Amino acid sequence: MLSKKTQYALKALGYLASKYGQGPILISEISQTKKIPIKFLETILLELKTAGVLESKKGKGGGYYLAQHPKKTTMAQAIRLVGGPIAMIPCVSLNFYEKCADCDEATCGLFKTMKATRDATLKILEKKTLIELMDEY
Amino acid sequence: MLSKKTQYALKALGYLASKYGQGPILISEISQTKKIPIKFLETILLELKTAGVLESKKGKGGGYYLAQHPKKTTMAQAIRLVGGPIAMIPCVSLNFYEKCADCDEATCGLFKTMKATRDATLKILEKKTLIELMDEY
DNA sequence: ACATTAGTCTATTAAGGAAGTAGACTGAAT
DNA sequence: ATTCAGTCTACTTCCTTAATAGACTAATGT
Repeated sequence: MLSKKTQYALKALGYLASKYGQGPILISEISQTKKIPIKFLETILLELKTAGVLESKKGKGGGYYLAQHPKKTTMAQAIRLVGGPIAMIPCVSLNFYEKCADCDEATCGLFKTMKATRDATLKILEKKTLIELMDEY
Repeated sequence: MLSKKTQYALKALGYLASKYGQGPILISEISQTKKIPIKFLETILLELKTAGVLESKKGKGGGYYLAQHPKKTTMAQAIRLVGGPIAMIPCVSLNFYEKCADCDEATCGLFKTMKATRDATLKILEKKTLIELMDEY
């Protein structure tokens, strides 16, 4: 399960994708449209900015906007940025790898299965971009 | 990410699968072999028994064993029993469905993507059984 | 220059779940 | 009767998630 934070981040990114090229979008506008607690959303957007996915402008006429075209950011990247691992178990994670305490990866049955699952998931999430995250209307 | 509890459960099931047909296996044996805190393991095994996956025998010569042949239990079933949802987001979960607060599933971009991911994951987890969970040796 | 707007930073907190522990109880075998 | 081994009840500790408050900083328009 993705955390609320990750879900909020994805929704916000989808919204900003749909507004791409239209200048800065207010936090409050995203908050209201997507029903995300504004203070919580602030920290999330800031994090996405630090990660380089978003850029911002302060003051009047300010707001947040995508740093690059929505098709350039994949779902896999977006999830990892705020939500951490995509894999179901640390020892098969590409970006958040941690060795299992006890088991030997060469023989561990759980390892093999989880790896297969991860591959299937990644195959999708690395193909989908923020374009697909936009709502239809 | 699967919880420790779920990981322990899967490891224990894999071990019991490898001992299938050999009578009851001691909790302490599973605990030692798989490096799982014994008291925590107790509660997990009990839960699996209540769910019907395991059976047990008390007293001398007692222990836990699979209720049916390992090929009869899929990974998807096992994970759901102790770990809850497999989907990344509640609104695309088959067994733990919850409606999104705000979004319309017909138009939500996140919904579509997450559904595709869930399908890919399930396709694997419903094919794999406890047989694949056994360690090679 | 100054007021307003809007993002940035620090800090704190409430709630809940994950992980693990302790000890008494019950049923089965010899 | 004794021992073995699972069962049950009740905690405790810790960490993460989710959220809030309020002061600070930068940009804009007049």
